[in-house]
Amino acid sequence: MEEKSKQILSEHSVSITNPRILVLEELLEIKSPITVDDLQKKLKNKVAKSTLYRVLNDLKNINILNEFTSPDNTVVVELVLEGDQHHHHLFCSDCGEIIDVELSTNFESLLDKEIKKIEKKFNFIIEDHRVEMFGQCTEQCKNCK
Amino acid sequence: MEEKSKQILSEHSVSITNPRILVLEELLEIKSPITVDDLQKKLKNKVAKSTLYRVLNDLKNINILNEFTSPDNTVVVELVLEGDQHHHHLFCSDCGEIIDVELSTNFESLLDKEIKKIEKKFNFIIEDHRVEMFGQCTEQCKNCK
DNA sequence: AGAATAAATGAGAATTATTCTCATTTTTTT
DNA sequence: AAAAAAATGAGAATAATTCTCATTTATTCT
Repeated sequence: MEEKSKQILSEHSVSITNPRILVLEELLEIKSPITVDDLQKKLKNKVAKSTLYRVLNDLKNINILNEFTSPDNTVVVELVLEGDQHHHHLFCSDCGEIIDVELSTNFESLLDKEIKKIEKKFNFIIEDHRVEMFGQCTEQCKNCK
Repeated sequence: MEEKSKQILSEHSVSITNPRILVLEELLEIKSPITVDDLQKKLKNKVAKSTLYRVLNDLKNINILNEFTSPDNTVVVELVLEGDQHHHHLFCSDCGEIIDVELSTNFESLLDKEIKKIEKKFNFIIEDHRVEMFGQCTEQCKNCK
């Protein structure tokens, strides 16, 4: 993972530093959305708080970090590398888990059509969209059991 | 609007107080999403900051306030009264405007079907969903001109 | 490789958004 | 109208994020 992290940084002409490698390694490892707070805990004593925020901003700037909020407005980040599948999110209000969800290609194309209509109607250029789903996991999920 | 506000509070068995009336009047008036900060400015000198947050929480508790975040993670609120049409949001990254958008009923029913698939696949009960769209208004919108 | 330059880091201070505390005021109940 | 309960205002406390600046690390230029 360290090699991969270095590669990512170099591909985006971002200088290769230890904190950046550590953050990337962690994000590559977990491979799913995580709150900044949880990420901070995982990197405890390895990366300063201020540096973590700076590194996250760096990753945002090179467009490989997706940032959004959970239903309780906590900031969540997730690494999105070029070539990664377009996906959406499912939030469990019981355990807080956030799951990556891919919708059918058929549905996505219908959504694109719907979005074209909205663009016309409101005279907008729409570059991106998100579908978020909220509910509860009924079975034991990672955190629930 | 004052009468309407009082009616809303009484219908939800929430005691009728001046700050609550003022906040509701303002939300009824603007009738579209607004950041807490902007709302605070509009109510300047009429409702204390701490009270505004409390009142917003009260409205959330009786399920007539929708709360979400803009792309820059600023908290946005919007009054949603029973009977109001289900809708989604379109965000302009130029001027920050947030527009209520209704999608076609046909599309919504396809989305519901897609969500049922997700429920099965992940063994979830999904209670709510949101479609968010991000882009720029190409014409003059409220704030742009 | 080594010196010079530029950029990034750590620690904590500053800032911002939100919640909390508590004495006072307002609303509701009786 | 009095008593009890609930809400408010002002500012303190807390939490999340950004900023500052002296030091360290990385990159560039011989």
